Amino acid sequence: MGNADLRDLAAIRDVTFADIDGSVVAVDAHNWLYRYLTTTVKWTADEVYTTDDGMEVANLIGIVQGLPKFFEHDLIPVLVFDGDVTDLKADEVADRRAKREAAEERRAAAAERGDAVEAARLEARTQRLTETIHETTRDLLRLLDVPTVEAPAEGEAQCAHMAATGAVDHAGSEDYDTLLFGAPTTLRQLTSKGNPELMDLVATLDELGLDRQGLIDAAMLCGTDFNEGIHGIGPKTAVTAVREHGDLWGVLADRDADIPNAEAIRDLFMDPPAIDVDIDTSVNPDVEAARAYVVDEWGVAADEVERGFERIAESQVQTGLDRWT
DNA sequence: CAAACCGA
DNA sequence: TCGGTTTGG
Repeated sequence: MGNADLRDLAAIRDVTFADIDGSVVAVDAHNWLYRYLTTTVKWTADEVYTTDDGMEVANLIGIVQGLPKFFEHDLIPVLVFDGDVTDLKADEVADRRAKREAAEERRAAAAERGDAVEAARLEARTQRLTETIHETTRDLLRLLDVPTVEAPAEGEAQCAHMAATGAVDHAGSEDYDTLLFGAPTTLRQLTSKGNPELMDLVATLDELGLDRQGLIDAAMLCGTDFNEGIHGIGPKTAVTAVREHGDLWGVLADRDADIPNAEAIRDLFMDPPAIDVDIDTSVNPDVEAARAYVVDEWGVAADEVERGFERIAESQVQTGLDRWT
C-alpha cells in the first residue's frame, strides 16, 4: 500500500505550528479518519464505538476528538472526500474485496453458531458501513461548519490540485502521494503531538535534479499504489536511472522490464482528475447541534465526546478574541 | 559499503 | 515500520 520509498525521495523538514499559523489545509477525509482512528483510538473498547443496533460510530468520535487539534492551532481544515476509485487501483480494490469477503465469512460463522447479535453487528459493518459512515461524517462536518469538497476521483489528487491552484495553502496528508500529484507543499503529522513536517515539491525536485515527470517516473520504478515496482530498484537507483536514461521508458527499455498500464498511471499522476473550488474559510461551528447529533441522534456516550466539543467551543472563543486584537 | 529485500 | 539479511557494484 503506502509507499515508504517516496519518503526517502522527498525533501521534508520540520516546521512549527507558529510557522503555519492560519493556514488552510486540504485533508483527504478518508485517509485522515482512517489514520486517526487506527493510531489514536483504542479498538479494544469495541462497544464504545458501536451503538446498540450495531452501527459503528467511530468516525463521529474520531472527528470530534481530532478536529480540535486543527482549530487550536489556528488551522482551517478542508476535508476532501474521494469520488470514483480509479480502476487502475487494482490492488486496493482487491484488498477491499478480500476484507469484505473475510467479514462476510465471520458474519456467516456467527449466524451458523446462532449468535444473532454478533451476526447483525457484522452485517451492519459489511453492508451499511461505508455509505452510512460517509453520510454521518458529512452531516457532522456540516454542523461544525467545516468546509468539505467532493473529489471527482482520488482525494489526494484533489488536495494536491487545491494546493497547486491556491485554493488552500497546503495539502495535508500522512502519506506521500500528494507530492506526485503536484502539491507544492504538504503538511504531515498535524494530528499527532510534536512538530508537523512540511514536504516541499520544489525542494524535492531541486535536490534530486529531476522535473516532476522525472519524479513520477522514479516513484513508479519503486512502486506506487497503482503499480508494483521493478525488482532491484529502490529510491536511489530509481533516481539515478531516470537521470541516466531520461525517462521511465528509457529505464524500462534498458532493463528489459515492463510496468502494466504504465502510460495511464504516469498520466494519472501528472494530470489527475480534480476540480477547481472556492473555499469559504469562515468557520462557525454549531457545537450544540453537533453534540445533539452525535449523542442524541446516534447514541454515542456523552463522555466520549464531551472534551472534544469543549475544546472546539474554546478554540472558537479564542479565535473570536483574536479577531479583536 | 550502500542499497534493496523481507519477515516479524 | 523496523532491523536483520542478502545483494551487488
